[in-house]
Amino acid sequence: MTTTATENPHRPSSYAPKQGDAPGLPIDPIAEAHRQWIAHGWVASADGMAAITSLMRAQQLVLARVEAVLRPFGITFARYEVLMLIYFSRRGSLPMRTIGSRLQVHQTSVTNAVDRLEAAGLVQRTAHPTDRRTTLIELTAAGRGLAERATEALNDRVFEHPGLTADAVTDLVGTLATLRHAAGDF
Amino acid sequence: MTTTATENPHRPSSYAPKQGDAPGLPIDPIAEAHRQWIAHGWVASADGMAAITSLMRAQQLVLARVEAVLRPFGITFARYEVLMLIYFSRRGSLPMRTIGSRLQVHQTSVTNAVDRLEAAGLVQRTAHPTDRRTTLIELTAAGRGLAERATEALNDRVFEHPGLTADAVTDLVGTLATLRHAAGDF
DNA sequence: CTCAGATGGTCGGACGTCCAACTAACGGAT
DNA sequence: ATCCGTTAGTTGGACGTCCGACCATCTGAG
Repeated sequence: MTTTATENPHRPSSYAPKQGDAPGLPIDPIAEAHRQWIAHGWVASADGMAAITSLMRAQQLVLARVEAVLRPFGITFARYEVLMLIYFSRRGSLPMRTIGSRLQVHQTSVTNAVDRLEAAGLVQRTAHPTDRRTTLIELTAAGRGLAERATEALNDRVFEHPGLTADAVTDLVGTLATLRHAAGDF
Repeated sequence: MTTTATENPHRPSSYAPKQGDAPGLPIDPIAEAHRQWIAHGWVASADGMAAITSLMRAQQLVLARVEAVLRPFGITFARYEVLMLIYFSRRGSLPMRTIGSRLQVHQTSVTNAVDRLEAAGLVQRTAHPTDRRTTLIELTAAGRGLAERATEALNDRVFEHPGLTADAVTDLVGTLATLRHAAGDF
């Protein structure tokens, strides 16, 4: 058929080795979008578009990798972050709203995560000694143990080999900190 | 833009936060987590942890900025990406499967997005001329117009001012491309 | 030609996120 | 002492993502 234009450039073959030259060389969809932006005269925004789109896609792929490691522990990355935040807290407990502001997520997301962590017996809601509005979250013994084992797994299988050189990692952290600061984080 | 140490990589602006006792305000939660990682002896994974956590948070903040611009148009970023993919296609239409693989999202996510776009009258499902399994998606006139207006808004209000220097943007795109490639994108 | 496996799409469910609206409690002002 | 604005947390709904399961169709082997 003559109707095979942009149709078929993708055949990643999940667990095939990615080194070596594929017959039809794969296209990076973001590089392609960047070309289109230029071609349409949107020159001033082409780089920014590429950066932001890259950020979205990279996050999605990295998150999938993290979730795969966490799955055997029965938690997600969102819940892992809550666990670690409490794990590191000086008093061993944190109010809901503090968790939300540290993680930069909506209060209702914290309620959701804590509901599931509590149902799994990993954290416990307790009363604030002086402010009856406030709910303090603390780890159970099971929660503390799981936090440590999950961290070990994540360190071994993701954080130690993020897929970048050490310099690139350091640069990335700095650049993203600038971006986060501009967007209102910390 | 290179940040050398692992301790205090960034002090970008002279913004003076109120140095008060309010819980968790002036400090960067990721820098704090990095400190904790070191303190617990997880030295080899501290930088990777910071990089990946930064990626998650930055994506979330940037996405919120993008969605805010898109909201008046009645679409989300996911649907915008679908629109633009078809907009740039040579024949003006793409199969569902191709959309999914280009955007690196699950088939069901494409079904979801196309359902909503079709309900809004922005795209149209049409039959593939030879393969009856395949559904082709094409833009309506309204969809094409909205894609152009939304792109103009995004270019003006986000992509032209991503919150980074031009050099940092270029660096970021390259670094994230490495990351994406390592994670199986393109 | 027939049939088994591969491929394209959809459906229902689980999860995390946000928003709007609500209840409960704190705290300052009158 | 009461009132009212603010704050902490929850509920219900919308949306995007993934997964498992399912049906329809295509393709290749016999």
